[in-house]
Amino acid sequence: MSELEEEYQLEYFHENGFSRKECVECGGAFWTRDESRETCGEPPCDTYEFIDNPGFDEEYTVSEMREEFLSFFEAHDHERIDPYPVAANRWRDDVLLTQASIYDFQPLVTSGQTPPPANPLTISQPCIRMQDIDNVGKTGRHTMAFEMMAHHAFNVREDAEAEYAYEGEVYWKEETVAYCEQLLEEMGANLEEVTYIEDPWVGGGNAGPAIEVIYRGLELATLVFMSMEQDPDGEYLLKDGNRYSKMDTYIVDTGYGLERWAWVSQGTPTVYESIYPEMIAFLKENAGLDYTEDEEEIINNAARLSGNLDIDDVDDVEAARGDIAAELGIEVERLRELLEPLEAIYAIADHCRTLAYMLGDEIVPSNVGTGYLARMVLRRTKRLTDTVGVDAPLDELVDMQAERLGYTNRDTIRDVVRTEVERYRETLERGSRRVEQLAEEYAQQGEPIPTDELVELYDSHGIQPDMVEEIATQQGADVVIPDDFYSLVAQRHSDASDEETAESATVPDEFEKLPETEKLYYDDPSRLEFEAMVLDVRERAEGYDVVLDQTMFYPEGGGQPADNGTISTDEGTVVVTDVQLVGDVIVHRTDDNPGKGEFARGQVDISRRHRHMRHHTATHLVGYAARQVLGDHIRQAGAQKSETSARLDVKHYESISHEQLQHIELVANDVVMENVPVEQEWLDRNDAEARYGFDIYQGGIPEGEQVRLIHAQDDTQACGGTHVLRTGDVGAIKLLGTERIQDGVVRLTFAAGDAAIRATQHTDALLSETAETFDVSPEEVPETATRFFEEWKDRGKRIEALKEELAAVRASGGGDGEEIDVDGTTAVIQRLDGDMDELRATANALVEEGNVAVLGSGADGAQFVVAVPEKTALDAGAVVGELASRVGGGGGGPPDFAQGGGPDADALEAALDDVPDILRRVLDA
RNA sequence: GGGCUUGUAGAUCAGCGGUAGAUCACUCCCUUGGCAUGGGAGAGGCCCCGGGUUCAAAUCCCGGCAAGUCCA
Repeated sequence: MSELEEEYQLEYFHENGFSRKECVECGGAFWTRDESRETCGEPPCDTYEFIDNPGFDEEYTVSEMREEFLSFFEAHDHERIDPYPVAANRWRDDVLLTQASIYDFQPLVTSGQTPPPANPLTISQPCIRMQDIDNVGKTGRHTMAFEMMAHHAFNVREDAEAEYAYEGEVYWKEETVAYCEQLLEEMGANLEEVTYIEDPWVGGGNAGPAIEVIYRGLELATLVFMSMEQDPDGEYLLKDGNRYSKMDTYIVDTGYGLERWAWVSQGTPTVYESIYPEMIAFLKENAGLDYTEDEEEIINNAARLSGNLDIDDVDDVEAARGDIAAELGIEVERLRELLEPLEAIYAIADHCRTLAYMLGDEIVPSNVGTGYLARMVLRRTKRLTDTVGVDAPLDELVDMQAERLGYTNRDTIRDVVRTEVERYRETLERGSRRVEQLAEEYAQQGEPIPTDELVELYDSHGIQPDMVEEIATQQGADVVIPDDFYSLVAQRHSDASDEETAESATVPDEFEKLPETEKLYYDDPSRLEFEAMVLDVRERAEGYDVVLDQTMFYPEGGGQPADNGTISTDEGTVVVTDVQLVGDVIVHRTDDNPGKGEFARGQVDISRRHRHMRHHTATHLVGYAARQVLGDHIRQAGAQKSETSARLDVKHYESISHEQLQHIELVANDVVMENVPVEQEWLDRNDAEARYGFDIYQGGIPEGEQVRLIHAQDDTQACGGTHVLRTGDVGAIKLLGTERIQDGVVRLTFAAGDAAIRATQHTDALLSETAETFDVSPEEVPETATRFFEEWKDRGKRIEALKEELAAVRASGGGDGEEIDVDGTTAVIQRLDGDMDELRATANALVEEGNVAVLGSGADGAQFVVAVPEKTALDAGAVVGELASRVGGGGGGPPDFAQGGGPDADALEAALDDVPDILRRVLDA
């Protein structure tokens, strides 16, 4: 039925008495040894047959099972490979987390650009799939963290071998299925019960035939034969609606679920009990979950029943709950009561394992990237432990898993969990204060809290709607959480339409046919003169692009700017202003045409290059020092060098203090003073990774089979930049400052060599200038500044007080103000050219004595204050409005105290003269 | 990488164009044998920073800094 049907006609099946059948339930094609079999074996067509009925000869824990698997394939000529980090963004930038073993080899190995670390190989790769997060604990079989055991073989068609980094065929479908059967047989599985379902695989632009291996209702493995790529003209139309064609490479990509193999060997009611039985026991006891024998039986039966149902997500669980309760002859509510705490405990165990993997691989919780995912999981776990009543600290729970998984950085993990829990506590505290306030407000109005507010609380303040409900209920406010709450949140985000970022203009491939430029700058970075042939010259809008057969000019890359300099021929000298790497060709931008085919001498601008080299080496040293001071999780998030300074962005979970900054500076300069050699080394990529780990890719992941490593002291990084020969050549490193770029990323700015001296001189100058202004020595500046600031504040207060006094004197002394009678009250009309504060104070003092005050000032434009005692029915605002309009401005305020003004100070006197009229008019109005 | 929210007294927050406020904490006085407490008085603010709009900005607009949060 599938396009790939013939792909499944394996000799192995035919020789071993298999027959191909179509499932009477779902219609899917499958292979089986059992002549009488009619169904494919996978739920819902069949049911779980292994619960309380283990499928293998012996029971295995996950670590025993992992060892069985790996040693089986080792015994069959596969090399065992250490697992990669779960943070897949360490070696690829298209995904955040490792979700399958093949992720380890994408994209460079699968595309054939880089050889695999071994061929064939076997591995047990920890994976995290966040998609399943809601199902965990509830379905009995979903986990967020799991290990994908696998064996891989990388093959290439013989006629195309030359273009790829591996050669020939290692093995393909026949052997893959044979290995699977052999392994199952060794474990003691009954091969009669195993079915192989034809299920073509499509994903990420690749595709191929694939086989699901089902045993007693459980999918134990998927055997994928990746051999096609998306191609609009391809001959195969696959299930995703796209066309595909065969590739030159074909890769065996298998996935054996470690946890499922352990599960089937143990036959426990859920997969969780077979993965971490001791943790579940601990959590149950800690949460005070204690079941009678009857209850225990209900739980086990419910697990068995739900295993037999087609449950793929939480909604199904809820729907199935009623059926299960009915079958067990108990109330749904009773069942829910029994199961929910247990489900939470399963989820906690799984989430803690997920966190152990993430934090163990040095992911730092933050609000971006993998850090955000870690934070999400942690907070979710914390909520679960709180609701189910587990009172053990979260760091202890995560540590239990970290210990089981053999991580050595357990102290750091606990530290990170503790600070993160504390952070969450603060967020919740802030949040609940906010909710309480809102709830009170809406409770008073007798209205429910609107959905807008709920979305706002969640989106901007991280408060879950159910938490709002809990708090609001206490305050007597109603809350209705809409079913589509999370899609409302999503809507809020999609409003700002995702603009397509224009791809950077692709460089014309006109240089493609030119030979690779020989890079002389790696040979001896101190040499700056060279000879070369001018291979090609292109005229550009501004200047010329020049290609040489070899060059010492460093092209922009790795955060290091391009070299400048000159290229000379017998005809003359041209100036190089920019250098770029286009494919394998280095292109020099010049101000004039040196002449194609000419023999040329290149001269690199020495001081510019040297500054770049010092800053580049300094960047490595600062990164190294930051790692020493702040912890092993420090990882580069970006870097940029220039002649005068450099900056290094690193991942860190808090702002860097001034003390830490100084400490980093000292450590970095220690390495400078030790004057150790800075060595470069070209190494096979897989060797480099094996020896130094993925941390060498601080500045990004280079292409190619070989990587260039830069060693300085204990620091090793893959780097294409130019470096000084010894750390002492950096001269000195001055850290200029630190700022937080975003949560989880801190920027360190620094200068090296003469730039460091200049930077120091600059701050020195600032200090002496300040000292001069204060007329004190630099040592006394901080103290003096403090004193001045204090005195300045005191004087402000003193002036305030004096203005009050002055106002009182003015008001009581009669002054030179004009007094008229308005409706039985005395109105004082006076001009005093003070600021607004004085006017206000004087007006207040006049009102104190029972007078109406109409004051004008010409100190800054024209300003008025009108104040009226309580008993007088005169609208001060109206008076001020009238006055202000005469000086070209406006004004207003409460009826007893109004202020206003305008720019036209010349009209002030005339306006004041009219006050009696205005007062009478306003009073009559 | 993008969105949203918030920066006001030591702490928690109100005020949202028109005289900077509340509660707790703090200081002093009174009540008491002492404590819990009660009564009274007081001190404490570059309203995050820099621009702009306005007669007038803590308040509105723009930029920066700092913090929080949701998403990819």
